[in-house]
Amino acid sequence: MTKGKLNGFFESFIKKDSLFVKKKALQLSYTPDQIVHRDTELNSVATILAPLLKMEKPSNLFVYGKTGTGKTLVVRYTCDELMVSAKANSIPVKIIYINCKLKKVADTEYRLVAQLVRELGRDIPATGLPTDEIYNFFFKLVDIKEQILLIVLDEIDQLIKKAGDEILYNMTRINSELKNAQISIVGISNDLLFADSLDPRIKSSLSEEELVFPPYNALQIKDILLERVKEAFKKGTIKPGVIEKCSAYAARNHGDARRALELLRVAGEIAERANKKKVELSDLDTAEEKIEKDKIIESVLIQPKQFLVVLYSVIEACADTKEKVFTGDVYDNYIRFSKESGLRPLTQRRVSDIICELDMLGIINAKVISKGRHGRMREITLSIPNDTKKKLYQIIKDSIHI
DNA sequence: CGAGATTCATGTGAAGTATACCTTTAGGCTTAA
DNA sequence: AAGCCTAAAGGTATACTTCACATGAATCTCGTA
Repeated sequence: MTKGKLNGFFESFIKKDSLFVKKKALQLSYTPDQIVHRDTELNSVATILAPLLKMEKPSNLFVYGKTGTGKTLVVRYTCDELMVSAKANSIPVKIIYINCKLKKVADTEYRLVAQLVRELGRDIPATGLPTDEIYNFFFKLVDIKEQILLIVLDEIDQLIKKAGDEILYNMTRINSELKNAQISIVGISNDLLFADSLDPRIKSSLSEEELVFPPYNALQIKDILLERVKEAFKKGTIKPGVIEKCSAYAARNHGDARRALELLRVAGEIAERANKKKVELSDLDTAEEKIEKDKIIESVLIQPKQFLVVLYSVIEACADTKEKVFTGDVYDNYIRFSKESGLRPLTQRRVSDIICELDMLGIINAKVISKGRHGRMREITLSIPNDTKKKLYQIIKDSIHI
């Protein structure tokens, strides 16, 4: 390649002035200084957790609400503020935030406790130790001094679904074995019905306090967007109507503010890349598609190879017979493809489980049906748009070398 | 014609296996007194 | 003799396999109207 071929591109990239001032403000992890329309919730959480500052154990708290209703934001914000106060008055408080959804981080009991120990500043191997040994590490680290530990478990429903509710039982029991320190748990769940599936004993001890976050309405989302746009974008880079459309769209989607923010950010990026001076309405539509597609593709590509081959087989089978396919067809395809790509074929039993997990990820839709004399099987449909499907097909094809 | 038996193709639970990784421990080697 | 390194022993978590049994409606069977 000729040297300097891209130089011009980079130069103009630097010179090109951005639509954004502070893109960070639109990112999900960003905690703004001002939280709008969540005053009551903020107050409740603060009231419940405040005893922390007097070295009393706060009640365990359970927070419910659909995605993008500000649960994580409010809890994190409160925790940050608490830490500031605690530090100022040198109160021994430690807050650990863990997102249980992240695969390979906290989706089993062992991994969760290991992660807790890591947060306390000690490295723990990913495998090889007995689980109760890990608990011991945890005890020792927590109990070395008098302190209060607040454990925030985000998306806790995912963890319980995968690993059972014994974890929570153990967690609530820990306190009685600690001499110096005390532990409180804050659980955050997207699933409103989650608590019903818990063992009543666990439920009562874990959710001493409960808080439900209602969805935002369109007006509220608009306010939130305005607040963030002020920080993130340069003045006058948003055409009138864009924010309104964005918030209306999000309000339709169960008041999901997270989506609205993402939509706006991606729309901004698209406009910027197209060298536009302003974000237009049409950018929103493009952004919506792109987000949808990216989200699916991203969630698929972090899966293990075997999952990809199974999914590939599903797509292939769908292409043949249109729409509905059954386990048998998929498995036949799977055997073929796994051989072609040099992977050791898994048994039908395992593939069955993988199909089930793909279903849980929302990429496919698998329903067990009985066809009478013709047996029982899963009826599988792809739950992704057509062009996403094609792109995904291509990407998987490349990544598993078929 | 209809109630009950049969059947198919796979779902599903339990238990076992393979793999990768961990700590402990004992033995051998090196080093320094 | 003390200290360090290494390899074996004994243990665990996780992903997967094997085995065995469960499912549930279309289909078959057969007694009855």
